[in-house]
Amino acid sequence: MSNKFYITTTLPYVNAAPHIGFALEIVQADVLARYASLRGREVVFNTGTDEHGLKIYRKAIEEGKDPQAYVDEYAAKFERLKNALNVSYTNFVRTTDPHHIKAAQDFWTRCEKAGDIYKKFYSVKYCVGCELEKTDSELVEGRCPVHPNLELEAIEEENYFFRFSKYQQPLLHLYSEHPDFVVPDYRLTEIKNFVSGGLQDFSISRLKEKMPWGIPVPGDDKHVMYVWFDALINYISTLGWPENQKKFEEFWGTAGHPNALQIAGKDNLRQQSAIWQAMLLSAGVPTSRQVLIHGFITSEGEKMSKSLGNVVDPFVIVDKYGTDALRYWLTREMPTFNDGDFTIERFEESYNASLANGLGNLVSRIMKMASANGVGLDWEKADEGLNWETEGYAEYLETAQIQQAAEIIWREARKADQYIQEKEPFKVIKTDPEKAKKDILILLGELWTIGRLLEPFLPETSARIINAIKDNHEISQPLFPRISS
RNA sequence: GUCAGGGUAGCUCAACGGUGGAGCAGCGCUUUCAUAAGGCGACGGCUGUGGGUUCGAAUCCCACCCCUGACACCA
Repeated sequence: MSNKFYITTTLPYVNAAPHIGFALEIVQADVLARYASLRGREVVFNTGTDEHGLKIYRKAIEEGKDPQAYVDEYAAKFERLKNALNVSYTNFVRTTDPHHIKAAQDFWTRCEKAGDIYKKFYSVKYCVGCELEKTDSELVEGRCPVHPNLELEAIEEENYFFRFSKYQQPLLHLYSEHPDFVVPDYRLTEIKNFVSGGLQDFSISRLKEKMPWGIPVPGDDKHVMYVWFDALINYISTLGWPENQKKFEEFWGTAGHPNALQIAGKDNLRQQSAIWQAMLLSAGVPTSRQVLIHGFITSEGEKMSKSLGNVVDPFVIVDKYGTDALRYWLTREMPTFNDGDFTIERFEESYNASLANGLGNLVSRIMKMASANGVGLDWEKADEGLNWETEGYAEYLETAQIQQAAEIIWREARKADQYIQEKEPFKVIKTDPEKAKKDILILLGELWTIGRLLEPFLPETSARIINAIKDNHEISQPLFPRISS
């Protein structure tokens, strides 16, 4: 295993406030990144913002702002997530960064040299009522759903196309060479089926006169790149590609030793595991090592939507319950790869059961017994007895089974509660203090393990536990105050 | 419509050919170190429906019903 660890989230598009779905993605990535770092690997953890394209351009114009000023505001909002969720990303790339723009143009030139970019007339459907171009998926029975009485017009436009079709076999080869290229496996099956069904070339540019908010196509000032062609390139531009080849290869990897881990939602499966990989192959850049696909968070059993009024705002949850409470829910309650449902009732229920009554209370009772009886752990040596393999914890995190790994920690906490009940050191201390102190020491060691294993998941809580053990003080403020209803 | 995944205790899920399990919630008993927390226990399921294979099926096969996702230019 390489000593360098690279993980990247997808870049959220900045036309709306940060969504809880993205909070899930970035927290999952954070758990894996923090774990890698704990185990001594050098980590690049990348995230950022996707800032080009028609939707942003329109929104900026609507608000009477310069597009750059508009995206500056939004990029700042996304950086607030770093504090709210306590995520440890090392790189924050904005697709309007000059270096990214240069890298995207360089990438384009390489694909062009490979013979994979060509010009073609392309017919777009246009609704005169909306004054907008429409894609097939937006149409209902071949008509604009807003103006079903109007005929759609066909507009011919010359665009640059990417020769995606050329990469059908190379992609299928990639998937069969690396059966864990996409995790979970049923997502790999899904993408295999898609690619096997045949690939069509697609448009990767827009006419500048219609939509100027994009990266200029090298050598043709009439076109800008279509937004996601440029956005995907952030995963490598963030590493200093193409200038900094050394750092790039260390973290991104090489053709023989791919090292890049990507994480994305199920709606991004195709972009990440097929389109982006084909682009890399075209430009002669190594492919990723693995793409992790997570599910969606529903709310009250429904898709979140403004009209239903069931949108869960991560900032609101954090303000009310705390950062680690949300991180707990996202990592232990939420299935790592499948959809999960959020309701405030169940959130509070699991908070009380596992954080207040479970973990928090356990820390209080052990620290009280330890400090009251002067039993301290030789913490400088405590890590020697720390077993990362506890119940498969390390194995789970190395295979991104985040929920399973979290489960181990709470199982250990339960065992500690049972141990207290069985040994009753609080009672035995009156009759056989030596024996009781021995048990309290064992409990402190177990609490140390719990605190350490907790670090990737709930970094702040982990630090509070570790510090309490180091200073041997009782817990004055509960780690997680119980929520009473 | 086609393809994929799924329908198991009130809820979230595990068992994937051999006597249906866990956590949470609710119920009973119980300890006092602790955040009125902890521990123990009982209750709780014709495993979507109907057939079939088998000594034996939640587990394999067929049909049907229901849910979810994908079926390309949405970022």
